[in-house]
Amino acid sequence: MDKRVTIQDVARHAGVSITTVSRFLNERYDSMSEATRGRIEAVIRDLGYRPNALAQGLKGNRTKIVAAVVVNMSYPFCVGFMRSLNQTLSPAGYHLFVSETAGNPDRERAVVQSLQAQRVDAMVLQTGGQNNDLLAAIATQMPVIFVDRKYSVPGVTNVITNNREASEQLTAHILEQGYRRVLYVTEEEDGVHTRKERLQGYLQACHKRSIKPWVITVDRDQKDTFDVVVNAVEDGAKKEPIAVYTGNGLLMMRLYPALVQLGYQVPNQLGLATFDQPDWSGLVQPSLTCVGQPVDTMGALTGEMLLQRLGKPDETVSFEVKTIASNLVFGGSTRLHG
Amino acid sequence: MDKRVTIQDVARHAGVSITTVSRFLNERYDSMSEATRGRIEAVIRDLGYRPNALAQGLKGNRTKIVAAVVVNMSYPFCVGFMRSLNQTLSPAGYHLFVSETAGNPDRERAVVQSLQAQRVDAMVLQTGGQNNDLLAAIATQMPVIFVDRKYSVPGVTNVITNNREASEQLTAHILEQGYRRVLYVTEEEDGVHTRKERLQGYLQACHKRSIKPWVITVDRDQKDTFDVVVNAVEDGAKKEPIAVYTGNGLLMMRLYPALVQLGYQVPNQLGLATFDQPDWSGLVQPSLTCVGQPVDTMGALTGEMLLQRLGKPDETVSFEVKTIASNLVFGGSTRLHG
DNA sequence: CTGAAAGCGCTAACAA
DNA sequence: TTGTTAGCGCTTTCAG
Repeated sequence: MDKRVTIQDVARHAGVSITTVSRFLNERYDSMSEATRGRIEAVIRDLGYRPNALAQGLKGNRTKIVAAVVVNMSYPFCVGFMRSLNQTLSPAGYHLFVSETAGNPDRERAVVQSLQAQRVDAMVLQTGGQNNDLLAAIATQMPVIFVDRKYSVPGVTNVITNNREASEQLTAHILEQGYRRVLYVTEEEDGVHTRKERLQGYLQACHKRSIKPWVITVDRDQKDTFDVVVNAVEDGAKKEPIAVYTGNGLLMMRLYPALVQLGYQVPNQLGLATFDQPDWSGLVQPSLTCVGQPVDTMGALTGEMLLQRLGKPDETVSFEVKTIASNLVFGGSTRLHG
Repeated sequence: MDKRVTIQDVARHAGVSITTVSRFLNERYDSMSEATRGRIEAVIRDLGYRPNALAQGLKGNRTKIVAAVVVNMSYPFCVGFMRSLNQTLSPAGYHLFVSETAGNPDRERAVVQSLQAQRVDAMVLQTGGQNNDLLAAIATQMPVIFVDRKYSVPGVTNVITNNREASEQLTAHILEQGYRRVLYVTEEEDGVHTRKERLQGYLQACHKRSIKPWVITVDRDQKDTFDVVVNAVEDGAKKEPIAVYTGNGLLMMRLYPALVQLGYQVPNQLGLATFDQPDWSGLVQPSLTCVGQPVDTMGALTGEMLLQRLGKPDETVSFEVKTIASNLVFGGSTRLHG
């Protein structure tokens, strides 16, 4: 492994002090002669010198690193969000750390502490809410933003989508099409804000129309819990058109083949809809009614807020919630005629 | 923003020197008394002290950061790979940087140089091959691994899949089913190793069976180039069963709705297959024949190789290629009977 | 216009 | 068993 070029080397080759080189690096060109500037420039190019970000960070107390902590980076929400976040941060010279928690509070805590040790400049988390004490403390040291899931923590800003309203609108849409009942499929709430909100939206829509709610909770790790749904649909759709609405795209992905297998006609006997907008929603026939989350906007907004706060480090944010509306996509899978 | 706790603070509160605290941090417990150890432990816990990774890195010349540079992190290949990579690196205390190049050589160069300045401990790249000079230089300073795309650069290891063989096998499979011709849809080669290899596999399979190759090149940024494919299929499938085989999953995703729209029966009049295994391949009817890339294995292998090399920094690797076999999935979309 | 020197938080000889 | 000291590569007063 080669030795790396340092500011010392540059200074020596250019015949100046390291101070002057440092000035050059920080673009204080007016406090040096043309000749000096040119010489340093040339030496840096020749030597392929790049200032050591560690040393700069240690001195300046910043790293130009922003950390994103998500449950699972393969979830479409996370991928899209991180991309968009990265695209707004990257031009400003920030690097993106990505870590996964798998929804495990202990892992989350360990990850966060490790990021703290790395002296990241800011954190963005899709948290489970079990480490809010720790995160509140961290929020006094750097900008912290929660995305997707909302928790009231002092100093932490939330960037979320209108889960409840969108869910209510989607449910309302389905019912207005004439489906007699809507089966809502969700996962154990477990303190996850989105699950609660989406369920409540569904319940509210049912309530307003005096429709009896019908909810089944599944566990993605237990295949047989999905069978319960399939059996329920098989019975329920016999006598009248019903619809199945899943609380997230992964559930629909798991459920879809089995539901289609039942042989009911979609959308005339069986309506289908899901929260999230899976990339395949337009590929199946008929296309799937769904709720597209504004991940790009959320990522961009998060990035912009961070850049702003990183620009003026001494501003404290007490508590703020940014809600961005989801986008309902009415596909053929809920187009009931008759 | 609060002041952060330093090793100084811990030393003062514990009534010892910072050296002793440092020893504690590095688990050299045998060179201190039980009492001291206990006291330091308590102080660290009380103060919520975490050692500054920047300072440690500056001293030790390592950052515990591995950088992944990909074309687009939303590509299924990248997501899966990065997850798997992260899962093997994370337990060893490594953090993952993620950057995108959008396939732009200049951006790639800028990103790589910036990562170099950040003093990452290793780089994993899905490169376009235009910065191999720079990367060769970097490979003398740290482990560098190319994934997905192969380039011969001294000191750089390649982790790839058997694109050519898999492509040939897939094409052979389709032809053996009895489709008279296979239309191969690809993108401009542009020096991208995978595109070349997959095409060659296709050509070879055709050649062996004396079938005239039929290739159309599309551009994902130009919608009308896809129309060319659709028109060709419309004509071609009139008289005899043909198949369409796309060089990657994104192409099939774009093409699929339009092809289905044509009204030909899949698989009897029109066969469909793609490289990559899109998450929706099992959701459409009939299920899509495809080539699953071993992204998990590739990520894990890459991570393990890195950990090994990071463990013993002075070993030089001349040039190595690890090829991992893809997994062919024969779905209903190419099941031609008759 | 330029440089010397202190120090960011930590590690590792070298002493005691 | 513990402490003193010299840096790692950089930025920033403060003095010329």
